[in-house]
Amino acid sequence: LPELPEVETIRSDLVPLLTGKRILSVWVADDATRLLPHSTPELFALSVAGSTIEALARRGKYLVFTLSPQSSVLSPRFWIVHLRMTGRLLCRAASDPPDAYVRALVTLDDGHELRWSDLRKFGTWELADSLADLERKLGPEPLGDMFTVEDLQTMLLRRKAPVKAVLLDQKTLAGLGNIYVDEALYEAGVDPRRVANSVELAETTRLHAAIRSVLEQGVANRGASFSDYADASGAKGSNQLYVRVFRRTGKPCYTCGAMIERCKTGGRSTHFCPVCQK
DNA sequence: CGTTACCTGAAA
DNA sequence: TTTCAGGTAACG
Repeated sequence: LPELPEVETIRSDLVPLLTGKRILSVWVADDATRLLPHSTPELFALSVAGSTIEALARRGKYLVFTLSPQSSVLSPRFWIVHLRMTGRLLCRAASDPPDAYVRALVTLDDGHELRWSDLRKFGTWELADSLADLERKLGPEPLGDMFTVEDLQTMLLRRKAPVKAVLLDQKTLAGLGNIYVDEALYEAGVDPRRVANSVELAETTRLHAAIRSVLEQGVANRGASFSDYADASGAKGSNQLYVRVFRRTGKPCYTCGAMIERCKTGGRSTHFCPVCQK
């Protein structure tokens, strides 16, 4: 569900609610089998209880909580959250009505709690003393100054997979997923099935601008809620109303009127205009 | 490099 | 009953 714009919406909503708050306790359900791949509910709770949330950042599709240092030996600086397909981080008053599929709970010192809801149980929570491991698996931030046309061209020239598959690879760029890749390729007029190293500089230039613009639009519209995505208060985004190709199979292209087609590329459902995208 | 597995529920 | 879902890691 969540790609860069969705995760960024959650982050920016949570910052004023969580910064400076202390974690009192953590509960993890027995059936949250994959949530803590490198820990146990007991160890995790012991490690973060008593910490203060100093900051909340986003890196690609990851949320990164900076925790205050503790006197205890167990004192990781970072709590790294990935929502995968159906994860939600909901900030609620403890007295608010229950939410569906809540599999973990973080109690805060101001009467609020962070509820972790995850229908499909793919999401992960990890603790780390440094962000080096995270950085190793991620490319640049597509909305940052470090991401240039030249970077993108270099990354595309190195690969012979379909350009869509390369853009989905988080080592190429951190934060693009199936919605925004389809949207960016449409806006740039590039066929998603093209071999990446056949994309020419003029096309890469358009693609670079398109990636930024579709992500910025996504953030401005508070993310796309095609099915499961909800922000930290449980509300849906609106960007699903503004997409040009994603899940518009059989509908007319807004530019040329041709029918939007769907195919499989890089193992993912792919939407494109057969006329506008070359 | 492409395919599969991980889960659950909705839709075809 | 089968297929599909916005993600990623582990396969071959």
